Amino acid sequence: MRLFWAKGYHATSLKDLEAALNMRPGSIYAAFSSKEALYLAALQRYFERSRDDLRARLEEAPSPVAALAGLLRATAGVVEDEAATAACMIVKTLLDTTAAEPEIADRSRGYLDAMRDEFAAAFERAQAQGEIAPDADAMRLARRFQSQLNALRIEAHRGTPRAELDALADDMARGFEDLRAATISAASA
Amino acid sequence: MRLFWAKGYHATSLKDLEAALNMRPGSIYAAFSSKEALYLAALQRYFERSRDDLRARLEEAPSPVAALAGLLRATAGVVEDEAATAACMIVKTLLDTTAAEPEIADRSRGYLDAMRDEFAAAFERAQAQGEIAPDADAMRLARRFQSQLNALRIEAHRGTPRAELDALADDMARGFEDLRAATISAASA
DNA sequence: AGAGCTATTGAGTGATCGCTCAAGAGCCAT
DNA sequence: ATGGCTCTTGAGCGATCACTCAATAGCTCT
Repeated sequence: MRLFWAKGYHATSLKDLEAALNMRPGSIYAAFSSKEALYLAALQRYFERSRDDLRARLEEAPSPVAALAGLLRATAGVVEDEAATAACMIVKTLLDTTAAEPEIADRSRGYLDAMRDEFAAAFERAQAQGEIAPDADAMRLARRFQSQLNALRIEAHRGTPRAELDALADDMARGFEDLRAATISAASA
Repeated sequence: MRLFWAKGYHATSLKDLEAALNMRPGSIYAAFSSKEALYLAALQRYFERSRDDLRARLEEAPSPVAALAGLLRATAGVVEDEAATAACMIVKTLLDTTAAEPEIADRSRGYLDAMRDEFAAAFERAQAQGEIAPDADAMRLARRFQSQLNALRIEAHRGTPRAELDALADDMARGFEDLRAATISAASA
């Protein structure tokens, strides 16, 4: 997963995979049936981990918006030793996939949609418990949140220094925390 | 350029380039000296067009912030027949480039930096002419703007429907137009 | 027309691609 | 120990990769 994540589908050869998995080609093809299937398995694992990490954050944080804002700020903090795995693997996959691999592209879109739905559900919970205004469009907020998160991680991949990354994450996080403030001020008005 | 943009560096073969350029391998290697050099030439052309388009918008628009907000909204409107060229070629390049092609990665970063500096200069002009608060950090605003623009274009690449894309662009554009409102309200306060 | 030059051609280079499969290793029950 | 089963091995498959170069075509001079 990490190898595919770092190098991408096309740039990763079976030689690379043999070394990373410590398996010979025959074993690889016995366990998985093709390079594409192996990639799809890696992508699925990546998605499940991302989703589970998000859910864990939502459970532990005091509120949905706090969890999401925290995720943005934490993402800036993950200055990986390998910057190649700073960007989201699903986004990398989507941008790298052409018409030659429609299955991979479709799955990528599906995973992104699933993550967006998780975000949307979180915003709906924030509305239900009065953290943000009830008349907002949760799906629209989710799309905005996901876009910002993807952009932040691309910025990290690019090599933007930690301080600037923190500032950017803070700008983004505030954008969502302000929804809370707006609700409060509207309620108190 | 369009072929590399759509398919990416690794997935584009010389066969593809021969067809797209209507040139035989010998001619391609006489004109450019390698696939990598050809890619770099395409990337440079892409950058120059992007930069020139931005400058034209900044000249024509009534103000810097109006130009930048307009760029975001216009980007949502570019629902290409080919969604493969919706995302920024430089971003795609950066995410697709590995340690095997350091020259391409370096150039990508350089172009992104150059675009960010253009954005920063625009925000500085907005400050100079009183459109936004003079104490803001223009470079920080530029980084935020560039991140949002990249994210919006990825969203377009992903296939998000036009209406949702417009809503997202509007959210983003407002984020910058609000800098103006804050200045005005502060001035009028 | 013909010499001199540049630009183009496309068959072919070795290397590497994703992938296969006959042969052998490892393991367990008898 | 031996037969039977699963799993692993790695040489090697055809295809394709980026790339080369001797031969040719096309052009501009006199």
